Amino acid sequence: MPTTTTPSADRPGARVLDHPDVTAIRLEDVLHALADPMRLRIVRCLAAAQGELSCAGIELPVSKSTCTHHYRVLREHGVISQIYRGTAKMNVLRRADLDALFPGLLERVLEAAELQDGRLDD
Amino acid sequence: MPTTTTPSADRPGARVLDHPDVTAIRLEDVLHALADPMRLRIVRCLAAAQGELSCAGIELPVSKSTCTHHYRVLREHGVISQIYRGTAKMNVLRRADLDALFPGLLERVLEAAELQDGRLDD
DNA sequence: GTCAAATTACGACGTTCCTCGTACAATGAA
DNA sequence: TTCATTGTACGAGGAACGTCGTAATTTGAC
Repeated sequence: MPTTTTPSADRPGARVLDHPDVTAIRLEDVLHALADPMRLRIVRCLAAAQGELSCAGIELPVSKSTCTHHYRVLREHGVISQIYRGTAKMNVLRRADLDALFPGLLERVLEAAELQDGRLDD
Repeated sequence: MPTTTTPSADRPGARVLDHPDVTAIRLEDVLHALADPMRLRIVRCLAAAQGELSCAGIELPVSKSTCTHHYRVLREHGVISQIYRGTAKMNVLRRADLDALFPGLLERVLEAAELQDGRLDD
């Protein structure tokens, strides 16, 4: 019988992933997670999607193993949560948790990213 | 005759440091700069100081060379500006520049750091 | 001119990071 | 069962990072 954790898997027997408890999320880690271009891109997509997105659902100019790596960093640092759904792995932003810990921070980062985009490609 | 740059040095002949132009400051770099505990500490001190502070004015549990390193990262990534004043080197947050590029971001980070502090040492 | 204070330059060391390719595992559909 | 899809594990390479100590530099004061 499988161990179940927080982001309750769809169906019993499903593979389950470790997520840091809300109280274990640290600001430095979140900033570090967001500081990478690929990861920031993922976070922006998830924010725009207003829901869950599979890993394959976000196009990135890096190999699959590298994608896996970045998603894991985001999860382990408390920025996203992931659950398996069939052969896919779905990703969601931990907006509520992040907002509770660092009010407004994520929103500002997303906004800043938008602004920078507009600024850079004129 | 000396080359002068943006943060005009106190007196002619003073050593001058390179600072990125406002338009060259990138979000990922700023986040990366803030993601290090020592650097976040420096930034918080500067924010609290409401003005300039010498490098020696901020106590850090690392060697002097490491301090130099961190201040340089902050400057090169556009977070602070530095000028020499006598034998000291003064540091100031580039609040206006950062706010113009990424409205509210710095404030939220500082606030988040405060909140986390309160939360961690109960 | 000498001296102390503040900071840097340089080189080094070990760690973490981002990236990849290949081989493997889990799932659902035919 | 077989197969295609999706993602992982593992190992590796190279770059960047955080840290240090020592020697050198700049400056202001004596």
